[in-house]
Amino acid sequence: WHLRPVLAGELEKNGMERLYRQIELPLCRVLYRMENRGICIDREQLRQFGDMLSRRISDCETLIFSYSGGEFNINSTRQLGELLFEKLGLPPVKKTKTGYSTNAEVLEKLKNKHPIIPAIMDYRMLTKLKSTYADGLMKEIREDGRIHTTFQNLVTATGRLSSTEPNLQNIPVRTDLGAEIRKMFIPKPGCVLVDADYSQIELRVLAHIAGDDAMRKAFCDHVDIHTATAAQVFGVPVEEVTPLQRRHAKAVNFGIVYGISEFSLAEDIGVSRYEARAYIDNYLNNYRGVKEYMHKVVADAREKGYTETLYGRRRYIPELKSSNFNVRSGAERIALNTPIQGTAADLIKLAMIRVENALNEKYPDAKLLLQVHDELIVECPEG
DNA sequence: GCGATCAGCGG
DNA sequence: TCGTCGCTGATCGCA
Repeated sequence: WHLRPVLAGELEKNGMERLYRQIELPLCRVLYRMENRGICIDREQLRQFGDMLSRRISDCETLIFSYSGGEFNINSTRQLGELLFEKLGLPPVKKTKTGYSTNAEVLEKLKNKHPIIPAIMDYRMLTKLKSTYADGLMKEIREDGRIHTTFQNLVTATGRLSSTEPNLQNIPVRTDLGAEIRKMFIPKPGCVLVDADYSQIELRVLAHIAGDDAMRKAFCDHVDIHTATAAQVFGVPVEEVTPLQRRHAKAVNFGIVYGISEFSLAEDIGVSRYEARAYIDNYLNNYRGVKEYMHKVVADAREKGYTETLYGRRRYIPELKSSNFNVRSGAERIALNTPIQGTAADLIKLAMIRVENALNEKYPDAKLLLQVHDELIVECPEG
């Protein structure tokens, strides 16, 4: 209680009273309830899936050892690196601090050079699903047959939530086999799970706070934003955007939202650093509002020492004054990205409070269970 | 048992 | 040279 007046003063001084009283504090109760409710998982299905993975992992091991000419620990990056780049003489693509890199990107580049590589890629995928998800989730099932995560509201730099023990915000969905895990989260009898997600919330937030007319129009016209971006960037009509152009435009949008660099963008879409730079420049010349906003938000943050969201959540970024180019560039991306991602986080937190209250009021048997950054999962009675 | 390192999952 | 964040699991070297 000695701290209370000091911290209350800090809140007020920094203009975060409203953020605290209208969002963070009421959210605590919502998170507490969500954690207590937990979500049901099909234990038997999960067990069967784990057994299937075990069999496939075993087959994979046999195949890998037939190519390696002996057994070794495939999970050991050091042993794997020695096998691939010394014994088998494959060309090392990338190095880590301590040795050869053997990550997915490296394996992707080597996959046609030796039949052991695709087997290792399969092995990695299968063991990931088995250890982190099939086994990992099984350990977290409580007596009530449900999994109770813990939401952390104080660990991220942007204001997002995180989820631990277990992390229910990174359940696989992008691959078919991975998506099987997600299907094992089930409603309790007589209920259905309703999954409501925002469509492109970060880009909508960007369009709003940057006041970019072209981007706002794209959203108002309900056109696919990546296609619209491609049309802008490549100077073609929307109907003539190719799948490749859309993919590249999507990567640029992704880069803006997550604050990645032109190097990352180049890696992601497989073009040179200079082409990636050209994409970004082209993007900013078409979304002029975004370009102006970028300069303004970075200059503003450099001056004040922090950047902030629509609701006044701050992130201090002293690195903006660094003399190291990479450190400074990283800080500038953070200054741009934090208001976007952080405002989206503010908005969904506000939505959670309202959804929780509205459900309690009108549909008391419907329960908010999970939040995954831009989606809410509700368990509600059928019909 | 603990921390550092590498890897890979999601949004 | 340079590659979001937060989480978890496996390995490895250390105590």
